[in-house]
Parts: sequence; C-alpha cells; structure tokens
Amino acid sequence: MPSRRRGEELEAAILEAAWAEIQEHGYQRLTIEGVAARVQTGKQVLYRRWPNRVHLAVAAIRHVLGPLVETVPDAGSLREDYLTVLRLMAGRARFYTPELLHGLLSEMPGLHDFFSTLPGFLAEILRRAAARGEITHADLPDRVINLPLDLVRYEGMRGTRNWATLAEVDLEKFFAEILDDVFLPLVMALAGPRNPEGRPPIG
Amino acid sequence: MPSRRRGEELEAAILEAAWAEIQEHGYQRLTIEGVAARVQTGKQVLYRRWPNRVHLAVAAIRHVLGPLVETVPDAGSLREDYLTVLRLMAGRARFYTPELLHGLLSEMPGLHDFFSTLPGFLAEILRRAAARGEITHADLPDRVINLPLDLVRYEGMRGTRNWATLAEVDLEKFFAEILDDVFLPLVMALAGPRNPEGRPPIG
DNA sequence: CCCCTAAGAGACGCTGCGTCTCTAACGGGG
DNA sequence: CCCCGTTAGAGACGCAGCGTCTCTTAGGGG
Repeated sequence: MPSRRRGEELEAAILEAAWAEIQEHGYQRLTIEGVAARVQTGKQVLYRRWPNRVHLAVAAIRHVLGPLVETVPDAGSLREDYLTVLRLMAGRARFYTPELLHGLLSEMPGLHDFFSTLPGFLAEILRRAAARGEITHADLPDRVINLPLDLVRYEGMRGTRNWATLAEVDLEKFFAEILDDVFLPLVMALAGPRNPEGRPPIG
Repeated sequence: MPSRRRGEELEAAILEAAWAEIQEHGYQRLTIEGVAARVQTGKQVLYRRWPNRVHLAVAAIRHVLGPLVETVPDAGSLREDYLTVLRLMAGRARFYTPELLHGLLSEMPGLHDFFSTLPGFLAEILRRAAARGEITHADLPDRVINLPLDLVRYEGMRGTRNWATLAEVDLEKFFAEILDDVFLPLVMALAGPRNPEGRPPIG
C-alpha cells in the first residue's frame, strides 16, 4: 500500500518539514521527533543523515533558500551596488529570525562563518568604483569593506525584530542610514577623490 | 546539624553556583538540577525565585559582574574617551562567551536591550569633544555614535572567539582598528573642523 | 525474480523539566 | 524563652525529547 520515498525525494520532504516546523514553532521548539512525525518516517532516517538538530536546521535552510548569490551586476555606482547587496541580504534575512540565528549560533559557534562574508564580490564592487573614478583606490581595510553587511547582520540579531516584519519603506530607510550616514562618508574620507592620499582628513 | 541558609546568603550561594556552572560547562549545559545539587538545596528553592534558567543566568551575571558603569572620566580627547569605554566593555565582555550570549538571546530575545546602549555617557563624550573643538557639533546620528560599541558587541558574538582568550595586545589592536579605521575618520567626515557644515565631503 | 539495503515504526533507558509533597530548621512575635 | 508560621532541603512524579536499538517489509539494482 504505502509507496516508500527514497533518496532525493525523501530528503527533500524531510528538509521541507523541518523548515515548516521552524517557521511554525520557532527553532527552540524544533524537535527531531516532531519532524519525523510530520514526514511520517522513523527517527533513524533523520539520524542517518544529520547528527543533530543544528545540522538538520542548517540543511533545511540551505535547501529552501538555495545557494548564495555569486555575483552582483553593475548597478552604475558604489552606492547602488552596495544597495543591491544589502537588498539581497535582506531578502534572505527575511527568513532568519533573531531567535533562529541565536539558537543556531549558540549550539554551533563555528557556524557564524556561514553567514559571514563573501569577500569576493565586495572587492569587485570596490574595484568597479575605483575604475569609475568614484574612489581613488579599492584597497580599504576589510573592516570598512564589510561594515555595511556587518551592521545588517548585527541588526538582524537585535531584539525581537524580524526582517519579515519590516515594511519595504523601513528597510530602505535603514539601508540609506547605513550607506549615507556611515559607509559612504567613511569611504570618501578614506579614499575620496578630494583626498587622494587615502588618509583621513584629520590625523 | 545542618545550619540552613536563608535570604541573602542563600541567594548569593545559588547565584555563585549558577555562575560556576556556566563557566565550567557553558550555558547550554546549565541546568536547574545541576545548580540545585551544587548548592545542596531543593529545586523548588530556585523555582521560587526565578522562572527558568535564562532568568537565573541573567541574575547570576548581574550578581557577579555588579552594576554597569555610570560615567566616563574625561581622558582628554575623543579618541581616549571612547577607548576608555571600549576597554570597560571588554573588561565585562571578558565573561561573555559567544555561546553564553547566543544562548541567552535565543531564549529571551528582549534581553538584547540589557547589553545595548547607555546613550548617556556617549553623548557626554561627544559634547566634551565639541567643547574642546575637536569636532564642530555633537549631534551625530545615533548609529554613528554607537558604532564602536556595536562593532565590539558584534565581534563578541562572532565565531568561537572569546574576549578572555584575546591577549591585551590584540584587544588594543582591535580597538585601534575600530577607532582609527572606522569611527574617527567617519566622525571627522561628518563633523570635523575642516568640514564645518557637517556634511560628507562627497554627495 | 531475488536479495540486500534502507524506510517506516516504535520500544527503550536516560536526562532534565516543572510541580508537588513532606519534614524539620529557623527566627520573629509574643 | 517558647511557639508557630514560613520556607529550606530533599526527593518523587509524570512528561517531553534525546539518541540507540530492533524489527518488518518495500522496492530497486543486478
């Protein structure tokens, strides 16, 4: 009577169920038994694939969100390029509640790297800006290059807030704040065309 | 035979035991039963005072670390004043492992505010800098004012790292990076004496 | 078509939760 | 100085979920 699922099909069903559990009850209440019950399979089937709930959760996230973005199309200016990146991040971050993030990180500290930087395309964006003449050179300190993303990530861990609950407008306001109040003034101070030596204007 | 502890004395013993458990086994493995056993008392004694382990842990932290700093003495310059604050933070942060932080925050999202800003003395520091003539005005965006502290907090949540494991030297290097590569250039761009209108040099 | 791998199901012992019950030490009010 | 109410200290209880294990049987590869 029951046609048994195998391989890909089974795995996908499990990961989708795990994701559904996370969304419905939060990470804290994600439970191997719950997922097994939801997919109507034995716990052993899960334990055969993932050692514990963190790994299951990470696999579920990777399954539903797909692979990370690889390249950022040229949007014409440094600001617009970074904005593109921030919007992409927010699009994914929409699914990361602080509860989920802290939960994962508390159980698997090394995991932070997964959410952390993809220095490749940021360097590329900087290089394009230098080529356009917006900035004099692209070799800024890593901390500066990553600053906008770090701030977005940090914000994503704050309070009870969830990106999903933020209106489009607030999101754009937040991005503008990061770029216009912090990042761009800083980049211009360090590598703006009016300051060609690449030193801060004051000592 | 056994002289029973009461009130203050008992409470202190419990909180110190809880703190010891956290330090020995980490927050993940902090358990009400473990603490009760360690202080040699009944679980009910703990549950009478705190509803769950998060509250117990927070109480323990507040107990061993004492109250927050209230004011920052004038160290003579904007940089030195901020440095004082960062050092104070690192002193306390020495006890917050990422594992502890994420653990607490995942179970009690509202808690983030406890670690978050004390805007009072930062504004005061800015005002002193303006009075000295280091900057033209003190009303910078909140995001800018809090930037160094946010970066320190964010760093404290990263990876497996723990402030306690960082040598004095690395700590100072990290602070210098934050202040000299990011914060001060930014502040000077926004309110440096050479840019009295308080606008970024570009755009 | 057969056989071996793995799915589906659930029992098992264990740890820790949060509630409850019981006894007796302590200390404040008389 | 004693008595009584509060609460410390101890542990039993039922429950949830873990991670391991055993068992039966579906179904795909050879």
